[in-house]
Amino acid sequence: MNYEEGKHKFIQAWGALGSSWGINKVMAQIHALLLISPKSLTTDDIMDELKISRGNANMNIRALMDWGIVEKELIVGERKDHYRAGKDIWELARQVSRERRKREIEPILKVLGEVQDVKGKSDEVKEFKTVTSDLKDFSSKIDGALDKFTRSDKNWFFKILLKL
Amino acid sequence: MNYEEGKHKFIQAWGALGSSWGINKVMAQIHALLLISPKSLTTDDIMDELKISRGNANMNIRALMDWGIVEKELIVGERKDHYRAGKDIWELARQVSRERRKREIEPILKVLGEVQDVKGKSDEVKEFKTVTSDLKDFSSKIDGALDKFTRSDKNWFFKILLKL
DNA sequence: TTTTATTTTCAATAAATTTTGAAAATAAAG
DNA sequence: CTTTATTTTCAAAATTTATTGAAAATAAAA
Repeated sequence: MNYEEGKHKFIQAWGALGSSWGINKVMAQIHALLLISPKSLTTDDIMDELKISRGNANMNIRALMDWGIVEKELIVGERKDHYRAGKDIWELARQVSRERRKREIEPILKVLGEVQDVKGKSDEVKEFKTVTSDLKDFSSKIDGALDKFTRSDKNWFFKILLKL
Repeated sequence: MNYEEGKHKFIQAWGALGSSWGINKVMAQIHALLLISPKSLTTDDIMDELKISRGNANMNIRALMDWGIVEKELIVGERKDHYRAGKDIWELARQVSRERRKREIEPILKVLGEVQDVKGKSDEVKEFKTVTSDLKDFSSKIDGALDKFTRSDKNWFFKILLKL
């Protein structure tokens, strides 16, 4: 397989994976492109590679920076902004966990906490409280585990993972 | 908070969470509804509760059954099909892991394997191979851990989770 | 300051996804 | 078999989400 073919395949697959995990396809593709690029890229580079507009590129690059997985790199003597993605997959996973915890787990835990004080003793209310309470317990445990994960040492965690 | 209010809040939140994890909002809402319902529900029940059309209800119920998290329950003397969701959150998480592993992790692992034989010795190719290989290693580890998770005993896993 | 390069914004448009509703198919009852 | 109830399908419509492109804003150079 030649490089262009492999690159294309990887970028497409990463985009598709993003989509099924609730991440904009182009955002995931830009990330894929930066991941495999040995040097940082400009907005124009990204527009050319992915055949997308300036506005689209700009907005998705910003979203990637908001997620904390892409950053600007200042190149001396260059006017244009350059962007790069961290190459450490472990660090990437950590950052994504951190963000998703904050954006998605925390809000649902909040709701699950709030609905605990529903009033009544009917079967419906009993079932509602049991299920939402179980869900809250489970989510809290996952949340705690992810918190540990995002703070832990890489090698220690891999050891645990393999020991499972 | 009264029951109707709590139910509504939970169903909305569960739908929103589904959306940000790549799951159709209505599908997640139907699941939420079945989760908290003490008895199995018919398509008409679901249509009424969520104010959706028959076609929409039918398709999303089917999707939930394809995911293996909702099943038909035959009620003697009743013509209409009844549906119920399992109440064990641990079992739910296991089933979702199983499905996502099959639907999303396996395909990306396949691609990451395929692109390993890209030819060339340029910096670009080197970087491409390093990153995709790292990604493959990491994904395989996660895949293995999820596999263990989906096979493991509930209590054993919770103990591990808390020990972390 | 003025000019030029670059980035950002956002209304308009396009594309993708979801939803509807009615017809067709299936299944149970008479 | 015929009638009635129920489920499924799917083309069309509605809605949501993503994308464009050009104008406005910002920043650097002259």
